[in-house]
Amino acid sequence: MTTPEPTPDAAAPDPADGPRTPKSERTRQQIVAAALTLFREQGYQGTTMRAVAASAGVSVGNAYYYFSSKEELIQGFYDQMVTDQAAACVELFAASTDFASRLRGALLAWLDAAEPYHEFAGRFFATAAQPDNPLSPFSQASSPARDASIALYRELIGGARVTVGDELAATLPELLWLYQLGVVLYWVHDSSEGTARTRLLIEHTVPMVSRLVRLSRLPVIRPLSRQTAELVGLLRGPRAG
Amino acid sequence: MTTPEPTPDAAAPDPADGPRTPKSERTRQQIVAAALTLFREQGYQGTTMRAVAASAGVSVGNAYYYFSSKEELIQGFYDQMVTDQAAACVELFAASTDFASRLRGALLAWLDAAEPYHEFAGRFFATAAQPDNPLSPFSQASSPARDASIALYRELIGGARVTVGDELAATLPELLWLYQLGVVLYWVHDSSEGTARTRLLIEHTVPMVSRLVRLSRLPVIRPLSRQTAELVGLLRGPRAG
DNA sequence: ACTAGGTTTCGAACACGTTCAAAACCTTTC
DNA sequence: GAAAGGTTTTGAACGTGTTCGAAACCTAGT
Repeated sequence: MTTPEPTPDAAAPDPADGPRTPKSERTRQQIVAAALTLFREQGYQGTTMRAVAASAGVSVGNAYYYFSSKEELIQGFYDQMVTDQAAACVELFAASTDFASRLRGALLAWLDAAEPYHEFAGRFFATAAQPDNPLSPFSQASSPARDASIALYRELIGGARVTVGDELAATLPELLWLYQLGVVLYWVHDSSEGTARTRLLIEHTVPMVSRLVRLSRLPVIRPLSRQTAELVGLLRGPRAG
Repeated sequence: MTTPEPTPDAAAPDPADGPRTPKSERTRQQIVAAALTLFREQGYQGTTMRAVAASAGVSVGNAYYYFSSKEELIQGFYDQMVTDQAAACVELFAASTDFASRLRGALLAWLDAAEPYHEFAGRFFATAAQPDNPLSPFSQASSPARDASIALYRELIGGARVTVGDELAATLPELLWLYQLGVVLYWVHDSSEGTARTRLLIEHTVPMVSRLVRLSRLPVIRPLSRQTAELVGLLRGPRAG
């Protein structure tokens, strides 16, 4: 891979990198816990940094010592999603080798993990959608989470009894991740009871995706598969000039 | 429809509805003009409401009398995009009946119209991505712009010499609009010289879309086409419970 | 001309995200 | 234990989006 990792700031005094002392780690946790609770109870906008700090028993300035902005407090939620989904998938992947079931399960697992935060997830993904924002799913900062997610999909495919065409094999995990991104985008806007519409979307699209994957080896479709793979490679990462 | 439209405030004294007096309309224009200029020069974040007001020669409070938030000042830009694109397409559609050319031209027209605002478009689309935001492309408030855009694509198809399968005919304009939304999303994140990567994306995907449309009538693909159309109908508008 | 009722304009005041210089605290070294 | 040097914590202060009550302005009716 030629990914131009730009030397990740070795000597940065950022307390976000790793826990220096146990105590500071505890403070950090208090703050993020207070924040997530308040976000759930009052929504993102309704929660002030003063309230977060007070609820965590620290000063405002201290909260900013650990998190450089209000938005950054959300990374905690973000990380949680990915790990929760992965955890749920371990069991799931052991239980079935059917591609569609695995895909469906993985998406539903994400949904379950995200449910409690639905209200403020809108605010989150919106700001995350900003190009320069470190929370953007495409950004350098969230590449660990992204890579983990893509790896999950690679495993999903690997353990399923489907034969993917050569052209698409390498790219499919990334494509499925993009597909998930689309589902999430829909979910964010979904205000139906129990996010029923998103579930509907999943129930309907999983078979379609599954069918597409199978079709991708068909002679008439093959050129499309190849072009798709090429494209993803070509455009990977719009932010890099 | 059971959409619980909460009686759209018939007697609302909102000056946004229509121009009451010529003078007030002039003031409104001054403000939006000043805002767009400053946005271009200083970026969105770099522009304060105080600066906008001062540059328009009015008070801060007055600016808020016309626009209920800083974000709302952006609707002007939004509207401009759609009309500019439509204008460019009149000529274009007269010139060619080839589906791919027309599609490519329409997308490039949008790109040209949007180019000067690329920097702050990120901020715009990000906040617009928020579910409850009136600037959201799915919201009630921007349904005129959306409908206009979809109509443009309907015309694009209508005047092209392609035969679209029955299952997809009614839904295709909406699908193309979604496709454009995807391109825009990519563009927003594209910081390459002259947004070259977005142009690359267009050059590569237009033939693919074109091919897909042609393939959609194939017996093996037909079920997929039908499912797609069904899905769009089923899920249209995630915000309505 | 004067008044009444609506529309438009004003700018001080407010709330909240964020910054910063100084203090408190902790660990290590002598 | 005292000093030195780093880490953590504090809260007052700042900038900016937004609100609000009051003033200025306009139009129509008498």
